[in-house]
Amino acid sequence: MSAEIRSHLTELLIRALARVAPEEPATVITLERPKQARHGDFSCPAAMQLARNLKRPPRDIAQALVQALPGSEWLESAEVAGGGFINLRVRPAAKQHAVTTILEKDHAFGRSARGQGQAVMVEFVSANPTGPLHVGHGRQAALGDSIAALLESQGLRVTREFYYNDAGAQIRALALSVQARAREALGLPSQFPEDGYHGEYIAEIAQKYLASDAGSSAGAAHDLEAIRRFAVTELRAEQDRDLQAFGVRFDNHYLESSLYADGRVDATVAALVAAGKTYERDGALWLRTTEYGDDKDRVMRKSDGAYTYFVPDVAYHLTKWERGYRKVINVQGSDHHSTVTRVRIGLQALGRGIPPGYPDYVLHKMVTVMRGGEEVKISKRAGSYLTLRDLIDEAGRDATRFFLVSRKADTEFVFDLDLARSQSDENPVYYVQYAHARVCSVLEQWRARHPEEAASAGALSGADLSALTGAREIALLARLGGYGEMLEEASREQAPHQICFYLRELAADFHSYYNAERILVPEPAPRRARLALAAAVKVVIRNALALIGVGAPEKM
RNA sequence: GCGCCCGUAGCUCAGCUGGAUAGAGUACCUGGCUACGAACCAGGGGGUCAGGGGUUCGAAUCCCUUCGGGCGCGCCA
Repeated sequence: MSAEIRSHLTELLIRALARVAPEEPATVITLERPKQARHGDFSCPAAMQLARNLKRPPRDIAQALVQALPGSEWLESAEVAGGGFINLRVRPAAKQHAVTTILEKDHAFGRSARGQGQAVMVEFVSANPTGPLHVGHGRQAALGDSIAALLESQGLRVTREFYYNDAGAQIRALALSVQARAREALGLPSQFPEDGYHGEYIAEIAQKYLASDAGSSAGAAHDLEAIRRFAVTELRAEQDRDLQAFGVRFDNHYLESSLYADGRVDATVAALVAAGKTYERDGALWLRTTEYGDDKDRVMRKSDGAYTYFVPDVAYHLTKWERGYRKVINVQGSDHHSTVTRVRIGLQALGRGIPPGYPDYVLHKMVTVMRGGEEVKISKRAGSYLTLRDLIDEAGRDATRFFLVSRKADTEFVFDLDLARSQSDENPVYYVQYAHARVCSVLEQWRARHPEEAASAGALSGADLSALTGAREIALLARLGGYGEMLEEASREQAPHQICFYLRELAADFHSYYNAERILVPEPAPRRARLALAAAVKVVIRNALALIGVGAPEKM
């Protein structure tokens, strides 16, 4: 049950409409997926919308439309229901075809060429190299990577990029913190910076620095630049290790420091000045952001000569535009939402023809972690915080990724660590993986009991599927056929949590079927049909899990 | 004070550009393993969709408003 069926049925109704009410536009014909199975496969509410114009009761119009429907080999039935809905039911044969398609396309099933290879950049995580990745970065990594995978599945060419704020005051605070710890370790007088980083990892980095080639030379504890370089390298490497363990890879890392080195920051400032969007006041350089609806103008260059953070941000986003990305999605914590308008305004003020809504943002709320019924307090200043690594170590990569991507981005997230780490029926990720493992197990049994059949080419992909007519089989077929629509919508909405909900429903349909019916029946024809159905379930579960970076184990 | 986001079952959450009797999971209750994996299934109770008003044939969904919560409002990032 695919997009073709949907558009076919829409076409049938449009033709019916042309006979019943030729003056009405075809756009009133829309199809929706009823929540309840007894309302059919598709439902059309057009008659209720037409009632006013046509001055006829909606049920009459619906009845007329049904009678005017052209014949179709895919359409099983069309009936008027409720206040004027037209409920359409699709013939089993049309639904059964999904299995054939799935087995043919295999890993490629669900992929669409709709995006036509358009280049899109997804920027996410972008943590400052001042400490390990925490739980919030984990949510962002899970979200960003899945959004990127979704866009890829729709035929876009995706670049995953990580932006390092490796210049500026925070990095200086990092270097000073490490230096202070290094001096302490050497028994030298030290003063810990006021805005320093207190985590234990700072002392560990100081120890490593002192043990390194650069750090063992005389006066190493004075060399702040060497300390900075060492600390940033260490922390980047650690972040990379954690992301790798999380199954997240980036195509590109972009360094803020390179924007200064390339002169792009200065060039951006010069361009804004040349565009007449700036003025000097109180020894600072201001951008007229109020011209673009901001509530006050913003400082670009402070009176001490340093740029505020949003200048390199604008320079950075200009490179995205110049690198040819007309579609850019930034995944960020909602605590940074004030930067959204400023970056956009900065790009506008350049007068380069960049659209006002550029770039796109997916903002996510914070994560609170519950352990033993209590909130795990996270405080970066105090240096006590739960890292992404802790989460992966405790709950495993699969559960962590599944959990973190399973909620809408803009809802507060309560991560129940006890639930995520429980290897029991309470854990939703195992529910889905279990369905996959069950199919694998059945297929293995089949190969053991019917080796000749299993060895013959096309035993499943060429199976006669006409036996798949039971209510649970029809429900499964419909679910499988809806995969493509789900992906399209999840991609359009940049909402990968929909994958999790789909997976749960698919697994539920399969478990229900599995418990009610036997797959390995003695008669070859229904056996092959049911095995083909099960194999299709396996393919779709595995493909969908791959999009959210979760494995599909054959045994558990 | 201003801006953005949120408020749905005891708890955690879905609910698509407005559609039918608001759905899952979990918890609680009842049943199902000598049948391909019980990490499973079948069934049951559980709701003022925060409150109020409006638009509409139809509102959890859109608009206004009140209340409650989060985040932001810097010559920090």
